[in-house]
Amino acid sequence: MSQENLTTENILQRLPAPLLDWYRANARDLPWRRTRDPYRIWVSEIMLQQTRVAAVLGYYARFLTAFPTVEALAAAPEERLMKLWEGLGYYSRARNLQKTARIVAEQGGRFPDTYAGLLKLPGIGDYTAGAIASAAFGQREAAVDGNVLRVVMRLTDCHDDIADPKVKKAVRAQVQAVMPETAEDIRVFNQATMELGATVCAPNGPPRCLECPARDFCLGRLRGTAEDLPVKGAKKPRRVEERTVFLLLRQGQVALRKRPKTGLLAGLWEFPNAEGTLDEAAASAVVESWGLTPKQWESRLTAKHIFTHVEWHMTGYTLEVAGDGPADFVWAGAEELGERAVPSAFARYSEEAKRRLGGWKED
DNA sequence: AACACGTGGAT
DNA sequence: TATCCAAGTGT
Repeated sequence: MSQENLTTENILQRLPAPLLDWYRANARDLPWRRTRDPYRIWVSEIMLQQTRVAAVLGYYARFLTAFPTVEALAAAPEERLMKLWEGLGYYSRARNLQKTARIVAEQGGRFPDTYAGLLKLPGIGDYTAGAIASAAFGQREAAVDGNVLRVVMRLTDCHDDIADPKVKKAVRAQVQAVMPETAEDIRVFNQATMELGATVCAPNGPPRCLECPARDFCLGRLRGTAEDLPVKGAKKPRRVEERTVFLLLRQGQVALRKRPKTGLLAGLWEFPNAEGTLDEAAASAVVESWGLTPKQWESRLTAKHIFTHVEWHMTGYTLEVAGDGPADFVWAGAEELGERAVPSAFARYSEEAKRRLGGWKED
């Protein structure tokens, strides 16, 4: 077929046959591909949202050991749930996971087996509903994630902005139209399209077109545009926030407090901190405003943490204090600190706190 | 529609 | 060091 005769429709129509063959020979062996249990597939899909496979694997195994069933997850204490999610990011995923677990447990532990039914559940959007409906139930539903978007835009040499919801919707319709018909081929097709995007038609750098089962009819490759696709709108610059973090030590304990229920790192534990980069005098005033008496200033520790949309520049003070502080302060020993979910943003301070508490002995 | 929402690996 | 951005969803 000449390049001029390749249209979006017939390019995508040519995809399934070679893609399925390629996948059957080249698929990675991933734990969630070894099951059709909707619970296990669902947990994997939530963890994989905006998160790399390599980062998920360990969390996935630990999570399923802790919560082998949807009922166990529904009944989990918040602290245990968040501790298991600690470091994985996007923590509302874990809270929505439990909300959905409770809904499903109320229905006798049965997940909805349709795209529309799944879509109603908290944390399950367009992509995830399609992924679960197909992988767990063999339903003929497209699952269009970032991988699929990239594959389709390159195959069809389409320069539309993939951040535009209209473009995503159109791609979903195009993919839906060429999906195979049997349950087994449907499962493989969705997995295979994502696998191709993750391993061959990959982001960051040139695609490995020589290994691609679609190389003969990929318009992006034939026209040399593949590496520049997909087109994505410019992202907003991050704002910078200055914080002063306090490692308040008191007889083998360190002060922690719970973050607000909404917003960044909602409901996770943090070391008390204040806005701004404070010098020792200003920091001392903050400590006293908490009703604490600074006894000995020990060290200063700076750290930077970059989130997607904000950047924290932190200055930390470690100090021995006397007093209890505000009512929402919790004084944690080494063991208790290890049981609380403290986000990676505070990693340098968590490490320092563990060092200080680890060697501490009563008397 | 546009923005909030984490983290860490790759380049 | 800087930038990208990943198996997206909720508001």
